[in-house]
Amino acid sequence: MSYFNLKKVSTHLWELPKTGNMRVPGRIYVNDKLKSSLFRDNAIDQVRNVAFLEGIQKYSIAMPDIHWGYGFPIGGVAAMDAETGVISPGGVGYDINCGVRFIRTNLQYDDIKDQLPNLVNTIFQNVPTGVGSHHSIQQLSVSELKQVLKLGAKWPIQRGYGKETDLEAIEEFGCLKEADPEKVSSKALRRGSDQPGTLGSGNHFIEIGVIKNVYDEELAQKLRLKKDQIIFMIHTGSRGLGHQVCDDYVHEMLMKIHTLKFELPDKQLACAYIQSPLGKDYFGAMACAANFAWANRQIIMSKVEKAVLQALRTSPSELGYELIYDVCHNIAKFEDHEIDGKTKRICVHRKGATRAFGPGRKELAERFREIGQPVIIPGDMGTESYLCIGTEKAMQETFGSSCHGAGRTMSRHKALRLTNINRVMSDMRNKHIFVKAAKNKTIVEEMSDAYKNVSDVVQTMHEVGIIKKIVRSVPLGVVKG
DNA sequence: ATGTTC
Repeated sequence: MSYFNLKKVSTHLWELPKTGNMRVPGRIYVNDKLKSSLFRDNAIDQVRNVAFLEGIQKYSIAMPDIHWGYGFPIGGVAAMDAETGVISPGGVGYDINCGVRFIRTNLQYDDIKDQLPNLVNTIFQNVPTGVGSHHSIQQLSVSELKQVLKLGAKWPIQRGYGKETDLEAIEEFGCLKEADPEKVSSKALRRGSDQPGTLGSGNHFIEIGVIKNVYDEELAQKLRLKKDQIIFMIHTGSRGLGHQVCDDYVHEMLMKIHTLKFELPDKQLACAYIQSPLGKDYFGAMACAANFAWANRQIIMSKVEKAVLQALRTSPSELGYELIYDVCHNIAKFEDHEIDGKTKRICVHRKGATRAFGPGRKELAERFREIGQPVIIPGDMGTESYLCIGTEKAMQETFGSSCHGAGRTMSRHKALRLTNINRVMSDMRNKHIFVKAAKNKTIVEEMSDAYKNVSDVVQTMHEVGIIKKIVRSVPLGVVKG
């Protein structure tokens, strides 16, 4: 059976056969409901193009939320041999370490249902949002900013934003130690100096949600989650600093594109050998941007807690505000994986894809080593989100990776053409979701209809066995940029 | 995603 040139491998898994200069086949996870959305853009061509890259292992992988991105598709995973392979800024994306954190509380829906506008407005007043948002904390000197880039989430914790144990619930404990601030341009540093603790724009958000369904009682209990509980999610990345790092290295690599010993099917796949000076410089700078993003989410999390305490006139012990997990979904990392029966060091590019490590991985903090890594998969601002857990199957099939969200199905431009602020706001009111944003335009661009159905995306990966669903939450209040 | 065209 085939669909266009895709061959069915098993339930929800399709293979793009290896042709021409592809080094490996493509593999696409998608269920029947989402299959047609695959052909709305040229993302499958991008899955094929990525397979041309030197050092790529096993497959060029695409998740069900795949859509077109710069060079590499968003919703893609590409693992390169750490010795012979290449690293590419396009395989990480412009928003380096864009990611999500999921926070539990002791609150029940009834505790806050009359306070929603107050809660959302107080958060909005305390966290700068929107393009160019700045001055959440004091402007940092170059040397202070370099400390942020070295320390990641630890930097704000040392200054009273959150607590030391938060680090155990962050991928890499909130810090890539390879970070080298000397590889970050002065322009990138300038853009980052006043942006720690700011939300940004686009699909970034702060959400107040309530847990509606529990799929796995035992795991939910271990994570201190239950039905009707109020949770918070924070989705943001490395702001102007990460964007500038990506821009700088895309240009640098384009200038040295002739030094590659193979032909690129697309200039947007500009890359460098991982072991070359340029490849190492990019990784050192990317790690800085990743650390900046973790510091950013840490500061915002703490500011949201303060806002909630203020709005509800409650105490920290009553609130029980605690980080469940923080995932990145735009990053490259060095990891050991079993390939053809041997353990091999690879550089895993996850772009619009979440790490989903199963039980036993040494990278996980002790409290997650037995159960596996929590995987946070938010929907669009009008729909549900899922907290899941990684599995052994993810380790075998996808280098320990899963989907990252709903995935756009419509361009921002098209969304603006098709609807308007009044219609989107009335849709949100009908769903009883209170929204506050820096700009109306962002709300229109982010309307639910511009996204795939996140439940279909998550269900695909759940049924394949790459992740296991734990709980589903729905939004009550949303802050956007 | 982004001082949304250095």
